[in-house]
Amino acid sequence: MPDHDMEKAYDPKQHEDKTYQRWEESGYFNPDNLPGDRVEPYAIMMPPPNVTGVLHLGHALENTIMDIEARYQRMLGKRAMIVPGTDHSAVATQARVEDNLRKAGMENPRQELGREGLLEKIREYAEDSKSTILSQIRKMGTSADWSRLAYTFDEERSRIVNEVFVKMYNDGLVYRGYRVVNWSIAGQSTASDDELEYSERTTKLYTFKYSADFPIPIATVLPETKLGDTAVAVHPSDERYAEYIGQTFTVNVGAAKPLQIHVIADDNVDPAYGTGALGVTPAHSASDFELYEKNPQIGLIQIVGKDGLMTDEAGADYAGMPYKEAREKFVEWLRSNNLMISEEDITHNVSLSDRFKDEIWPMPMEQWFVSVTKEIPGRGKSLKALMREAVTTGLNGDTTKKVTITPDRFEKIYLQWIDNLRDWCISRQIWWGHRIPIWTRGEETYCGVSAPEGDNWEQDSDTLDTWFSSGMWTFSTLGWPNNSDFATYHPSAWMQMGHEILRLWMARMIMFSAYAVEDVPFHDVYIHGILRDKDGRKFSKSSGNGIDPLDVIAEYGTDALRMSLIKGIAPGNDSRFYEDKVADARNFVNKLWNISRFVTMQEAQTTKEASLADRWIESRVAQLITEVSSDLDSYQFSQASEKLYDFVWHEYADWYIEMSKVSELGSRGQKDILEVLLRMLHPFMPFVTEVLAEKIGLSETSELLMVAEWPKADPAAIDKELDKRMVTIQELISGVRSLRKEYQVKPGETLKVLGEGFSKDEQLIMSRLARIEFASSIDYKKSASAVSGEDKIILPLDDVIDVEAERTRIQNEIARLEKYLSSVAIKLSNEGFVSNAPPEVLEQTKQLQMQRSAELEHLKSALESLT
RNA sequence: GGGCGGUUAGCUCAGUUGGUUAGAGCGCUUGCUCGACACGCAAGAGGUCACAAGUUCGAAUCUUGUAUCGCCCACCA
Repeated sequence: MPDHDMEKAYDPKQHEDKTYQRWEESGYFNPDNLPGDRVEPYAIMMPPPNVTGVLHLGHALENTIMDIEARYQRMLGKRAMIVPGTDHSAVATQARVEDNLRKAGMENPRQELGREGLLEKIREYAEDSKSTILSQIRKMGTSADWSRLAYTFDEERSRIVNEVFVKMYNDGLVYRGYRVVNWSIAGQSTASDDELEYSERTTKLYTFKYSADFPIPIATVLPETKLGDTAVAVHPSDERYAEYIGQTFTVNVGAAKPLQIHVIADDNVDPAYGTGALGVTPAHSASDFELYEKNPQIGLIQIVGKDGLMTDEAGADYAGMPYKEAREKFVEWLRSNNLMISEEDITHNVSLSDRFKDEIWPMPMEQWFVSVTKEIPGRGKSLKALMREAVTTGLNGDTTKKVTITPDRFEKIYLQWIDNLRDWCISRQIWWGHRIPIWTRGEETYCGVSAPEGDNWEQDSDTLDTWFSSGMWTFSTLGWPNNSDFATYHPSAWMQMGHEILRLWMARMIMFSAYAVEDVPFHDVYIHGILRDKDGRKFSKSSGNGIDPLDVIAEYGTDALRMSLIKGIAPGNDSRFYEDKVADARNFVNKLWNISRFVTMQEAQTTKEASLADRWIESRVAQLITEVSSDLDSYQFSQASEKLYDFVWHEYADWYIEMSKVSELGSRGQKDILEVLLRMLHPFMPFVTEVLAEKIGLSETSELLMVAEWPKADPAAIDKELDKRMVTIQELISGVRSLRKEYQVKPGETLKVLGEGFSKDEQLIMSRLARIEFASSIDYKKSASAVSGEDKIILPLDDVIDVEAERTRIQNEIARLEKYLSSVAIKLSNEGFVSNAPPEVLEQTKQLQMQRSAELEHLKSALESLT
C-alpha cells in the first residue's frame, strides 16, 4: 500500500539501521539464499581493513565502490557475494599497541610483558578494533555476507598460510639466506622493500680519504659506516684509478681497527659522479652487498648492531657507541687529521620504516626469503614469470586465467615493478603474526603445517610478513583447497583497491594464487584513487585531518556520503573530500524523496493512453538504462551516478513531472518510471531507494528492492526524433520566456504566439509551461502590438527562434556532412583501404556513411521547412 | 635518471573509440512561496579546454615538443 504520510524531508536516521536490519534478516547477503534460479557466481573479497583502529573515509570510498558493484551484479541475477574480513596487519598493529603502552608509561613493552603478555594485549586491542570496524562497515550499507566473515589470523586462515608456506618450502622457493636486509632499530625487525617510505632530508656529504697515503678520495653521507668498508670500487675504464685496480691497501683509521681496502672495478660506478670512486660497505648497503657477492674476496664487516650501537668490529674506541656519536667522532678525527677534503649540504632520500618511522639500517643477517626467480619444480617457470603471465597472456597462455586491470595504465606500473622485483624477505622479528612453521631440534629441521611429534622441538621465533597472509585472501577466505565455496567462487569475479597497494597486495595475491591454486585470484581488478582532504593532503593520523565517516553519516546520511564519494571522480584518479559535495548529494536524496512523495499523491492513471510526455520519458529512460548499464559494465561508476543524478533531477522531475501537471496531458507511467529509477539508483543509494520502494509499493513482487531485477531497456521505446523534438520545444519555451522579459510582460499576462506546425499536445505543454496562447494566424503588426492594450502580446514564432541563425547553423551542418561524406566516399572507393582495413573498421565506416547520409537528408528537409 | 598522472568556468571536478553551440556541483546575479521539495523553482553571467606545431573535412580528445604541478620507482658515493 502506498504510504501517503511521508515526511516533508527525508531523515536517514529514521530509516537506515532499520533497513539494514531488514536486509540482514532477509538472508540475501548470503548468495546461497538468493531467490530465483541464479547460477553465475560473482564473488568479491573485501580488502580486509587493518585492525589498527577505526575506519576512515578512504574505507568508505572502498565500501561504496565495492557495494555498488555487488548490488548491481545481484540485481543482474548473479550469486553476488561480498566476503567481509579484517587483517591482523602484523607490524602495524604491534607497533600501535606498543606505542599505546609506551604512552601509558611502559618503557619497554616487549621486555616487561614478554611474548605471551604482549600478544595478549595486542589480541585485546585487535578484537576491540575489529568489532568497531565491522559495525562501521554495516553503517556504510555494505551488503556483505556476514556468515562468511574471515580474519587473516583466525584458525582457518592460519592453516592455509602454513600449508602454502610448507608447499613453497618443499619446492625450494622459501629459503634461509644471509644477506643485507632492511632493519628497523626502533621496531627491532626487518621490513620488506615495499614497507619503506622515503623522506627527503638535507645532510652533509663528506668527501675524504681514509688515510694520507690512500690514493683515492671517496664521499659519503654516512661516515660511521666507512669503518666497515672493505673495498673501493671504480669504473674499469677510469684512467685516474686504473693502476690501483686489484691492489689491496691497509689503512689506519685512527682509533678504529685498520681497514683492508681492495680496489675493485665495476661497470655500475659512475666515474662522473662525486670523486668517481665508491667506498664499498658490504654490511650496510644493499647495493654494496651485491658488489661483495660479485667480489667475495673483499669480505664484510658489520660495524653497527641490531641495537644501533657500534660493534666490536668497529674497534675498541667505538664499540658500544650509538652510531650518531660514532659519526661525530669519526668526522672529527678526519678533520683533525686533514683527511677531510670537503663537506657540503645535499638533499637526498632517506628510507624510513613505514610503521616505526625510524631510519632503516641495511644490515646483513639470516632471514627467510621467497625466491621470485627460481624455477618452480614441475612448472618450468618462476614466480616472477607467473606474475607477469597472469596480466599479459593469461597463465600458461590461457586467456580465461588472465587478470584485467582497470584503468589499464596500472598494468604498466605493475609490470615495471615485476621487472625490478627482488627476492622477498618474509621473516619478521615481531611477535604479532603467523609464526614461521619451522621447528628445529639440534641439527634436525622440520617444516610442517603443525608442530612435529616428539620432544625438544623448538619453533622458529620469527613471524611472517603480514602480506604473506593477505596475499592469499581470495582463496583463504574460501577455505582452500577442499571447501565447496572454493570450488564455486574462486577465482573471484572482481576486486577493487587503491593504487597505493597495487604492488604490496595485488601483486602478492596474483603470485600466491598463480602458485598455489594455479589460477588468477580475480578476473577483473578496478584500481581507484586515494581520497584526500579538501587541501589535497592524504588523510592520516599524523596530520590530524582524519574525518570519522560515522560523523558524516550522522549529519547527512549514508546514501549522501556514498553518492558524494562516487560522483565527479575519474577512475584511478585521486579525489578530494568536500562537505559541500555531501550536502549536494543529501539534497539529491531529498529530491528523490519528494519526487516519490509527489508520485504517491497522484492518482493512478494506468489505463490512460500514453501522452506525448509519456512517450518521451519512456524513450529517454530506455536510453538511460542502456547507458548506465554499459557504464557499470565498464566500471564507470562515477559516470553512471552522474547520469542518474541528472536524469532524475533535470529530466524526470523538472521536465516530465512538470509536464504532467498540465492536467490535460496527464501521465500514465509516473510510478513505473520512478520504480525503474529507484532500481537503478539502488546500488548507489541503497537505503533511501529501499525505503521508497516500500512506500510506493513494488509492482512486480513484494521482495526487497535489493533483489529486484535490474531494469532492461525496451529498444522499441527509443524514439530519437521525439527526443530532438522535445529539445526544440524546450528551447522554444526558453525563448518565449526571454521574450516575456524583453517585452516586459507581467507574470499574470498571457503571451500569444503563432502556433503553426505544432501538435495539440505540444501546444498544450508550451502554453502551460511558458504561459502562452497560440493563435492560428497573425492578425497584427508586430511593431504596433508589442505592447497591446489587452494584456496580450501576439508574436509569430519567428521571433521566438532566430530563424536566420538556425538557417545558418543548418547550412553549416549540411556543408560539414557533405564534406565528410565525400571523404568517406573516396575512402570506400580506395581499394587499398577496402582490402586492408579490418572488417569491423570497414563495416563501421559504411554504417557511419549511412547514418550520416540519413542525417543529411533530415537536415535538408529541416532547412526547407524553415524557408 | 625512469615511469605515470594533472593543467577545462571564481572554486572543486566530469568529459570511454575525434563529430552539432565544451558540461556538472558549489559560488555569483535576477526573479519566484503558482497542486512534492527553500535540502526548492525559473532565468542568467562566467571558459582563446596550459602553450606551440602537426595529422584531419573536423581536435579538449590523436601525434610531437615546451612549460608547470603532483605521485611512484630507482639512485642516494
